[in-house]
Amino acid sequence: MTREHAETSIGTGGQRTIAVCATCAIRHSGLCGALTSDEITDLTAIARRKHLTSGQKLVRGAEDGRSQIVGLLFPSDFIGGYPGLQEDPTETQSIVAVTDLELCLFPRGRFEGLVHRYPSLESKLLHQTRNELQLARDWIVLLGRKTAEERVASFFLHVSHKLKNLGCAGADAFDLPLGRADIADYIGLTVETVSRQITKLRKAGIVELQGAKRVTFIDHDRLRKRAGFQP
Amino acid sequence: MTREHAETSIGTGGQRTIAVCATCAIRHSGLCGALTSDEITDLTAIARRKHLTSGQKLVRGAEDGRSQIVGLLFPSDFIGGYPGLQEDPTETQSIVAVTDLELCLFPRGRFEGLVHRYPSLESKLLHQTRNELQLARDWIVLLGRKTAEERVASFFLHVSHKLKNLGCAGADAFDLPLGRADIADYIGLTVETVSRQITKLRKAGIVELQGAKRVTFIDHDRLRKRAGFQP
DNA sequence: CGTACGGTTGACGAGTGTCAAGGGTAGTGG
DNA sequence: CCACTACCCTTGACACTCGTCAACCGTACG
Repeated sequence: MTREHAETSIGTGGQRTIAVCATCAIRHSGLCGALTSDEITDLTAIARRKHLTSGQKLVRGAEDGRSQIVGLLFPSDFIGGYPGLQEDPTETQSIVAVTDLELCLFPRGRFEGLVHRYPSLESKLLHQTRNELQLARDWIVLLGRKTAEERVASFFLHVSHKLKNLGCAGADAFDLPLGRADIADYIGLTVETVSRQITKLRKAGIVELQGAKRVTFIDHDRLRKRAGFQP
Repeated sequence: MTREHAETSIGTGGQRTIAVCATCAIRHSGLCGALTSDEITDLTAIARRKHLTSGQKLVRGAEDGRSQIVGLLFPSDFIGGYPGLQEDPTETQSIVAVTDLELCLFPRGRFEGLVHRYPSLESKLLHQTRNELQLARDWIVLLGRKTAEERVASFFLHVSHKLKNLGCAGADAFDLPLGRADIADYIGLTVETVSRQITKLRKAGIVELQGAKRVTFIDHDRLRKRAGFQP
């Protein structure tokens, strides 16, 4: 799972590691939130932490340079839910950090053992994977049927919603975690079209921007309307 | 799970049901394939069978009439893997049969109990859900970055591959399970564009068509090239 | 034979990608 | 503190793909 602004980069000993988890910002979110303290103890015993600079995205590349971001990872998200990443090295899928973060790594074999030992962990994983599938299907609708303006509006709402849930930002003002190029890759457009649509939303008085990244929602209702049907 | 051409529409008694499963065409595929005969016995005890006419598709509708198929269900696929379907009645997601089929239904509560009792069942479910997530992400790339021609070519290859795996058809000649309108919904295009692209592939000597549904691959290599990058 | 339905084809236009130039801003070095 | 630079974002002009609208064709069915 991922978390931002961790207080310690790597915990080496058992006790130390538990302390790290206990104070982790996302101790009560995602997979970790569903665990008892016994389970957390065992989980942290096999965890390794890795610091990455600058964010998280999940990319699928094409040989010819086209790329498509198939998901964003927010704090507390579980990368193992992204099949193929560790299992198949030939997979044309990659993770790129776009903001500073702390990553908790679990050796596959030992993690599987833990899952075997705590069936509730497996339930939770299944649940989380299903949620991701749901999100992926929402995205399929977005990419298959939405216009450029609807995609940008949907993207704004999506990011705002995610950040709000994490308590990282208010619902109506937040920083975009991605540059224009990455947004374009995520919603299946070009940088230029993304930029034009943002300008359009701005000129319509629906959102305001301070700099390129800071977004403030002015008219939430009209933004939702411009996002087209809700998934 | 779904299966085609079932020999009996509904099994009512324990023994009878087991007999149905034992001879089921997909006894050794999908979820069923991973089960021991004890597990199958318990599973079939809670199964209810339902006959549907004409195929399977999974649609996500928009209020304004736009619709997007987010997945196809082939025999042995497990619908429970599609979250929200049973849990949330407000879900704008639906299943539509496009060919005759036999559906095995499991009451949610009792199925959960069984999952609880056989952790291997949960593993298998998790595994299957991950595969679906993988497929959904492939589709995201298709919808986000592929041209109309690449989408149609990819669709042909996808269907051919699925049918071959099920032993339902040879790799190079098969019937499209969907009409043009459904294909269009699936790959995010209009009927007209789908039709034009198929014509183009035909005139280029890459595929042949007998009627609107029967497809024969003539030049597999060029078809793959026209499908763009492989996911 | 007539009708209905799905598929094909054509003409046209809107929306988006492409290419190119211009503007802002942050970081660097004088 | 101010230039200079580099990078990202924005804007404009144009081309092209794909969607829209409409007509036509073939097949199945009454």
